[in-house]
Order: sequence, then structure tokens, then C-alpha cells
Amino acid sequence: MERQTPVSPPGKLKIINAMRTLLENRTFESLTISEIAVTAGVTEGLIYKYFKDKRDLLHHVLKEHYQLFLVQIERDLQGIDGALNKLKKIIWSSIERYANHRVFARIILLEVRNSEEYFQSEAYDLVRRFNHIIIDIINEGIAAGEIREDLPAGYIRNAIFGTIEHSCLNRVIFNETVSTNDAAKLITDLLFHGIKRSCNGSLPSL
Amino acid sequence: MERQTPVSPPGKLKIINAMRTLLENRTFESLTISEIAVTAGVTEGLIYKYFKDKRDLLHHVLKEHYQLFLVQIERDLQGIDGALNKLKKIIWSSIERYANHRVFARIILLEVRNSEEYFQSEAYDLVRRFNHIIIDIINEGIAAGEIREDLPAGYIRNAIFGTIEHSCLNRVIFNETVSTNDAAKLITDLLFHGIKRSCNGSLPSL
DNA sequence: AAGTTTGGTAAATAATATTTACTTACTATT
DNA sequence: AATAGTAAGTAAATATTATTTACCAAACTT
Repeated sequence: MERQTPVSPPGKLKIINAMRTLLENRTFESLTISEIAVTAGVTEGLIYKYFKDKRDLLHHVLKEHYQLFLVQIERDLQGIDGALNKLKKIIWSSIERYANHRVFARIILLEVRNSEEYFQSEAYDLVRRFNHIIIDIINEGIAAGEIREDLPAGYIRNAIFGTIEHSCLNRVIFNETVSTNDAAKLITDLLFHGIKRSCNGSLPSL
Repeated sequence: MERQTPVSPPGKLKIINAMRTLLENRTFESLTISEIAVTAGVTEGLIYKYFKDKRDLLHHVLKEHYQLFLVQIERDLQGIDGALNKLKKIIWSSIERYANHRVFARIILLEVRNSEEYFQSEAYDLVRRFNHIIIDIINEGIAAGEIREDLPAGYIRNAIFGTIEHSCLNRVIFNETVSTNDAAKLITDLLFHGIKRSCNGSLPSL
């Protein structure tokens, strides 16, 4: 028995593409199934053949985005040595992603988290995988003496992502534009050296 | 012409209380207007007399919560000198609030941000006011030489709230329980001194 | 060639947010 | 005291929209 290449039927692809297109200018909640169906050129019923409900369709689109992002991140990290250097790169990549994919920034930061199903979805599985990557790097840094050992790795991860997300949130909500490089540099510096003024605080060696 | 004390009619109060009660165990989206009306002991129509829509009712409940929180914060800060000490207290108060008001933590962190109206609501006005307080403290700290002057105040604020919110998010989603004091201490230490291991990093003087 | 799966349609259903038209009671004014 | 006006509240109608159901046709299996 050969394994069939599970190529998606055209209708399914059209639905997914329509969803992505509509999300470009519209909020998830404001989209109606009928609208999605019309844009995709299929009937409403077909959407429910391939997706459990409207949210499930969103999660699918999001999952595809995360898949690309994870590939990109793995690639970005190649050839970089040292936990702090890796974290620095991850911070940059994350900010760059939010800046260049405003739609997904909006969805991820604002629109998807208010359903319990999201945290059970395959999309969120990929978020977990990403988290693991970070935690591993942090632990590597602690073991190597690069990162303080008196802070739990989970808190460090929360600080990194909390800071990034909160910073990007303002950009999403109020449509501000900031240079990715500047933001990444500032956030890295802040998280690595802290906000307190001290003997070595203002001269980041990195 | 005397100014009338604008005392809320009983129906309105019943609606607000019903909403608060229902939110205790239920997610906002899952609540129906009819359910809220039945719980409040009023008819559905009355809800629309006092609130523009379901969301507006949520924003009202949230606003009342923020009002109490702001009063509490102002009080918490009294008698504390030094920007870093004030920030430390604010971090503690914020974490304490999320820990002791899990319902509002859920609403604020997950359920309310996916509507544009929220960012125009009176509830969000109070968030802005809170933000101003923080920014002022940060600038005070920079002026006094307590806080690094090469980091924009906005980024510092984002780091503080991003870290707090991200940390509390995990607790809300996965129902973890962590001691407020421990979390506050760790987060403060992390933000003040950074994650990088350095000569003075592991011996916080605060 | 018969049976079964797959891609797809079209209309019915059901849930539920919101509106409308209407009552009743109170408050102020002359 | 009569009346106009307003605020609190009701009950039912409406309208939107997600979701389900029943059905069709082509393709694939054996």
C-alpha cells in the first residue's frame, strides 16, 4: 500500500487563500462564513467539510504561518555560537516577523487568544515547539556561564517574549512604524543588561 | 440648579452584577444576552437601554475594575521614594492583582483585546492613565541617575508590562499557581539587572 | 459494472444579538 | 391638581450568521 501524497483539493486551497486575503484588511470576527465562501468561490457548506468551524479555519492559516516561521528561525540560528548571540538573533527574527507580517501580528497578539481551542490547536503546538527551542538555548547559556543561574529559564523566556510582544502590540494597535534593527538592539540590550544604571550598564559589550 | 446625584437605576446595577457573576465561571464570548438578562432578572431589551451592545457592557465592568485598581496603585505608591523602589512596588501590585483577580486577568489578557472598540473605550482610558504614571516614574528615575538614560522610557515600560503579562498569562491559561512575592522578586531582579551574568549581576542590592 | 469514497452544492435550521413599539410610573411645572 | 415630559422597563419581532442536513456527480476500486 503506497502512501498517497495528500494533495489538498482545489476547493480547500481556495478557502484558505480567501481567508488569508480577507484577513489582510479585515478583523477575524468581522468576517462571515458567507463572505469567505463567496470570496473563495465555493459554497458555505464546503468550508465545514474541511474545517470544524470558522475558528478552526483561522487556526489552520495560522499554523501554516508558524510552520514557515519555524523553518526560518532554525535557518537564522545556523552558524551562531553562544546562547546570548542566539537569543539576540531570535529577538531580531521575532521582531522582524511581526514587522513584516502585520496581519499575523494582529491575529497572534490580539485575535486568536480568546478561545480555549487555540491552546489545543496544532498551531499552538508549534508555539510550544518554538518555546522549547528558546528554553534550551537559555539552559545552554546558564550551563555555559553566559546567563545568570539564579533566574528560572521560564521567567527569562517570558521576559523576552513579553517585551517583544508588548512592543509590537503598540505598533499593531496604533499603526506605528519603528525600525526592526533599532527595536531589536534596544530590547536585547535592555534584557541583557537591565534597566538599572550601573558601572557596566551603559557599555554593552555585545 | 442642583446637580443630581446620578444614582444608577436598580435594573442597570442588576445587569452589571449579573455580568460580573457570570464571568466568574464563563468566558465572555460564551455568554448570551438572554442568559445575562435572566440572571439579572430583567428583560433583554433593558440591557440595550444602558449599554450599546454586549461588548460595551463588558467594557463597563472592566472600567469599574480599573478604577479600583488605580486607586489602589496610587495608595500603594505613597511614601515610597526613588523610581526603582516605585517600579518595584508597581510590579508587585500588578502581579498581585492578576493573581487575586483571576477573572479580570483572563478578561484583560485574553478576552477583551480583540475588538477595536476596546482601545477607544473608557476602560482603556484608565489603562492609558496607568501608563502615564509609569512613564513619569521612569523619567524621574532617568533624571535622578537611577535608571539608564540610553533606553527610551516606552521600551522600559513595554518590558515591564510585557514580562508581567506574559508571566501571568501562563498562569491564567494553564491554571498554575505561583507565589506573588516570588514572582515579583524574580521579575524585578530580572528587569533591573538583566539576564546576562556579570560581575554584579547575581548580587542585587535592592 | 457495482459500490464507495471524494469534492462539491443548495437549501433548511438554529442560535442569538439587536431593534422596535409599547407600557407604566415618577417628576416637575404652571 | 392637571398635565406634560421623561426614565425605567417589557415583550415580541427582526435579522444576521454559524452550522447542519440531504443530496448530486464524478472518480476511483475491485
